[in-house]
Amino acid sequence: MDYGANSVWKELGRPKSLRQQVADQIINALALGHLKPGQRIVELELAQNLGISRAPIREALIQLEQEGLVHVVPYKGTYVMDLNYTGVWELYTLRAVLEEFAIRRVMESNIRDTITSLWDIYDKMIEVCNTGNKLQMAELDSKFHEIIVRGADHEQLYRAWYPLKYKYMFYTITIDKNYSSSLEIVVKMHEKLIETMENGEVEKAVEEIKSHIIETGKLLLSQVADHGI
Amino acid sequence: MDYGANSVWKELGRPKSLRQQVADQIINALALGHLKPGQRIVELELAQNLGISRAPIREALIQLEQEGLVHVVPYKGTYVMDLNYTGVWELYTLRAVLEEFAIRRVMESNIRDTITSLWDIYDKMIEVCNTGNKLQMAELDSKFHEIIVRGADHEQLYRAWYPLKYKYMFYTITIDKNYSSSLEIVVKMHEKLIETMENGEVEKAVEEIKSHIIETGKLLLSQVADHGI
DNA sequence: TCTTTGATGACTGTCGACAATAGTTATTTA
DNA sequence: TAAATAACTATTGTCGACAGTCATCAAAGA
Repeated sequence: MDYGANSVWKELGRPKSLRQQVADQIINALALGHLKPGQRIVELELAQNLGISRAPIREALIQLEQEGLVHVVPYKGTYVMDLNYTGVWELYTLRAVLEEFAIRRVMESNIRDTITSLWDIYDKMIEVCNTGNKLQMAELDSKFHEIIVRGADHEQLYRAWYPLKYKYMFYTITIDKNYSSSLEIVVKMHEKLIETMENGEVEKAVEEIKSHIIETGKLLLSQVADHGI
Repeated sequence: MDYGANSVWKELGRPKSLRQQVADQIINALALGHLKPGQRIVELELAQNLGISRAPIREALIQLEQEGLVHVVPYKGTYVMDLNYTGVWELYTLRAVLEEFAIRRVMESNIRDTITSLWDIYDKMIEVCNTGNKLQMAELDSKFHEIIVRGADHEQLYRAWYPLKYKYMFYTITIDKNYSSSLEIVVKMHEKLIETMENGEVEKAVEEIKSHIIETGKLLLSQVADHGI
């Protein structure tokens, strides 16, 4: 794989630790599908590609391990996370639980700003929908849900949800070969959800976001059944 | 604070990385209340206390940061997590959500083994209840709930729940001055919950575990109101 | 042929030293 | 005196080197 030699150094004005820059790079490589599930990451190799020493690399990998994005085996090596069918499905069932909680809290309090932000994302989705760029759509979808979770104003919830974001984005990119075929449906689901929220229909909103998440998960996993994970 | 000089070296037969040993030590110190919220952790000091270099210390701290147990500020330092009233309350509301999901899954499938394990913990609780050892009771309580979450057989759920365990144990030890006064009540709640599970009453079990968690949280936070956090 | 043993190479784990940064105190300057 | 600036100190961030561990493969023995 190619991270681009020394690319971490661009725009190095403020003292952002190399560790964080490396972690961001790896997350990016993951989200863009430049790293494959189960693939080994060799510290020295990565360090040389980035033109830095191994210490910040190791620290970045440990950070990512806690987020579940890589798996560090003592004295053996670091591997890109590798979820099986069940593991991917878990991402969606857990998201359904967390986001149900999130949307209840949002609708109890913080609804105005949240809805404004959601419409913003929605507008961008409409644009991207035409281009058919599935990577951009995955990012927007992820942002959409992140807004809801952040809107819940519950730090522990956000911390629990956050790692799921990268994982499901990763698998969306990695697995889904025909995402474009369902872009319109997904956009419609989001539109409907915002409207329900605007109408203040809590229980309906809960059902919609849950079924939206579960449907998305099933859609993704149907690709697996067709093409293998 | 005193971690005991070179104490990480005892029983060093198998190649368990120093990083993990250090992380375990710190977690232990947290759970035992040897570290106070907001307290600074100086790498070199800790390294010298343990008789090792800073590298594994740093890596352990980064690992713990991702679990939310410490807060690493770039170029400034590492601080023991410091939750305010709201933050502690969040631990319990999120736990209620996660453990509701967990218990539903347990009761759908894995109930036999889980209940056996729960009764085991319950028996130990009875014993400890008489001694009034609040640290042991907090550990047993934590184990009790961990069994339920693990019984759900849902790795992503467990990963989301796991960091909460240390946090609420930490604050239980740190905050609660009169835990012993309510030991019996807590034990009774657990007994009732197991019986409900045995009877297969899903919705009742859900309500019980939710109210059990929420009540425990309220109880803890009432101490805060009295004595400050 | 199959297992065991022992070298070899590649990689991870740990270390001590140095560089970079933030906070503090001392010094200059108006 | 008070503000700005310049050392100084404590601590974190990064580096290169070395030690420890694992996997591989060849040689030896059954």
